[in-house]
Amino acid sequence: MSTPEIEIQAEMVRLATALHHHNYRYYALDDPDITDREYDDLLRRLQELEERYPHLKSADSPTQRVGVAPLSGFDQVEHLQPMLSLDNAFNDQEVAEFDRRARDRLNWRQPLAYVCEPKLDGVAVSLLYRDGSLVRGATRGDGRQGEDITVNVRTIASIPLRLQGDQLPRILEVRGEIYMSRAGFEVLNSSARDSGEKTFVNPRNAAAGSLRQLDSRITATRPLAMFAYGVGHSEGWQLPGRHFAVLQQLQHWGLPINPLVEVAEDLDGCYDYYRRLAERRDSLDYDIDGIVYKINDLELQKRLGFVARAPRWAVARKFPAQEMATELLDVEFQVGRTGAVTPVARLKPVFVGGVTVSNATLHNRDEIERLDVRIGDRVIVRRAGDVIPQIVKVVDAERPADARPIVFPEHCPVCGSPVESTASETVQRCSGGLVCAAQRKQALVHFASRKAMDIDGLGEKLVDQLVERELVRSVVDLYHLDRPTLAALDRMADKSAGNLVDAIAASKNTTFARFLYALGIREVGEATAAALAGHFGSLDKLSSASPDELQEVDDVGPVVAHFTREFFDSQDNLDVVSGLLDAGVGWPDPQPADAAERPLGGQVWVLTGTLEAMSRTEAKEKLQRLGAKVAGSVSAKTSCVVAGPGAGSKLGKAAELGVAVVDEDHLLALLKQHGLF
DNA sequence: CTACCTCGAGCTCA
DNA sequence: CTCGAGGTAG
Repeated sequence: MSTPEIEIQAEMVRLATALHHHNYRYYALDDPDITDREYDDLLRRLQELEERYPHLKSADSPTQRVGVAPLSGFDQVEHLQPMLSLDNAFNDQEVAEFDRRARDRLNWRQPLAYVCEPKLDGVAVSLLYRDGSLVRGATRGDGRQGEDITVNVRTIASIPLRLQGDQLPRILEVRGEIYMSRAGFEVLNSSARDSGEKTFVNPRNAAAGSLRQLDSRITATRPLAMFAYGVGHSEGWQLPGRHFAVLQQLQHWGLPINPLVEVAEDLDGCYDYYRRLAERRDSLDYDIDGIVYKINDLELQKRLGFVARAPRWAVARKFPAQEMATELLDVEFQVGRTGAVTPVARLKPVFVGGVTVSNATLHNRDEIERLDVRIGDRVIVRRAGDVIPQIVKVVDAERPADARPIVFPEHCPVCGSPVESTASETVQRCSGGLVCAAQRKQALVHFASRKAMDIDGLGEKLVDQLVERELVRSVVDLYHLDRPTLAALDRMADKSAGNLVDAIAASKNTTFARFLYALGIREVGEATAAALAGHFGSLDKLSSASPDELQEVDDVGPVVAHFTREFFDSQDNLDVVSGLLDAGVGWPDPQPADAAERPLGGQVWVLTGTLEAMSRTEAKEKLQRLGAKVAGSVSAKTSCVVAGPGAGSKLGKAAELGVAVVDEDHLLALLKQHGLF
């Protein structure tokens, strides 16, 4: 007779509790009370028991640190509270202005106290703890929705799987930054070099790349760490009155807090902190790109609230952007979708701000004159984080004798049409319009892009070929391409050609807003297109609207009205529009999303294997008409999998996740029921 | 903008 | 194995 399960379970709980505790001592307190060897022994013992008694394994077991079987993709998750970005300040004065605005708004005469902390250059993360257990980790995403990276986050040793202490909040959403230490980065890269694998270019990219692994067992081998810096949504605890006290509380629960965090009693303290940290920056074991100042008093934070995308109670003081000298090898002139001619500097590659810069925009003619830059010059290149690299100035003393002046072209480098400039703008434009191959290419790329007609598989390289071989002149021609024609292109064979033909056909079913955006009317972006489509409802009404009528739409001013009117006044454009409609491009009449019309609303379906009665594309369209989203891979979010003969791994994945699986007959019955078959 | 991960498909060579 | 495309992050 074996040991009663109840005793096994008791031992597993003891082991897990001990491991959580030792983790806490090690990572939160930096004061371990057992050796690494002893820790490993405990972990191994727990792993053995979990293997033998998998049903007794706890959801937040410390053994998950080694990773789990690969995912088929990351699910989207909604943040309990949006993850905002911060306003930037680049010098003391801008910090002072921030402080002034905050105090004016609060009517606050005394100095404000700020929590000062290093701004780590890593990847932002949201950690959700329910009753003390880590139940979810998510990336920032667009701030509202991010990706579910729970299994990867669980492998990060400094992130507690269970919070320590009693009286834990029912819900606690912790915000933090996941990063890779410089030492860890060096070790990782040198072992990658030894085994001939490719190395990462900087610690931030190494951290981001590690988190994007679908196989968390790989993530587990990466030296990642985290510092928590705040709380998003929380329930079931008494929030302290100061931000600094919140951080201390997080630390007591076992979350790692950066040891350099301090409270500054006033602005001078903030400036001082900045200078002290700037001095230590290079000797830290992690990259930072600035300081974050947060008003310490949470009541005041609450009163200040938020602007569109950032809190009014915090600001990021950025370190000066990094600069390096390099050589200007050449200047090329690129022509964009609207004909704008942009000079692009080709530089001798230089490593600055964590990446290799070999191109930089020179914006326009004025910028070239302002810099007085010549080809062959030694130039200073600046790059800060996500900021686009720029040429700051020329090193005059090092100008070579044979430096060549940059001649801004009078004629378009692509089509030879005259380049024109108008009084109202600094940019120069190619006047060729659709005569210009560069403008046509860009128009096609834009038309096919995801937010426009969403033609899967039609990228820049393919567009280049289509235009250069004169297979496509305007977007209308896309709809008359056939499989053999496409299959003759480079890197296209029968399979790809078929997929592209299907994707182009599928794009015919669109929405008015997407169609409008796809046309590429100047100044009409995604949001404006949606506003125009919503307001007018039909192409006829929109195309016949006067500028005044156009301006009745929210956020449409004289400029948008002018360009929209101008677009529909051109016979060439009207021909394109009618050509598209003739080719079968269309959209449903606007009607409120009626629940009865969307029986599969909110559901995610996946097609796998071969369908006999219709093509996959058709099935996809029909399911979408019923309101379902059709995804390419099975995840926990999947509502139903339609499996035809020859279905492969997706079926196994569905079984593993307990997702419903139906056959084609079932799908056909469903479609018949709604008159779609 | 640059870097990274993932996928499907084409190319190449055994 | 390599390429192109699509997607994500800062």
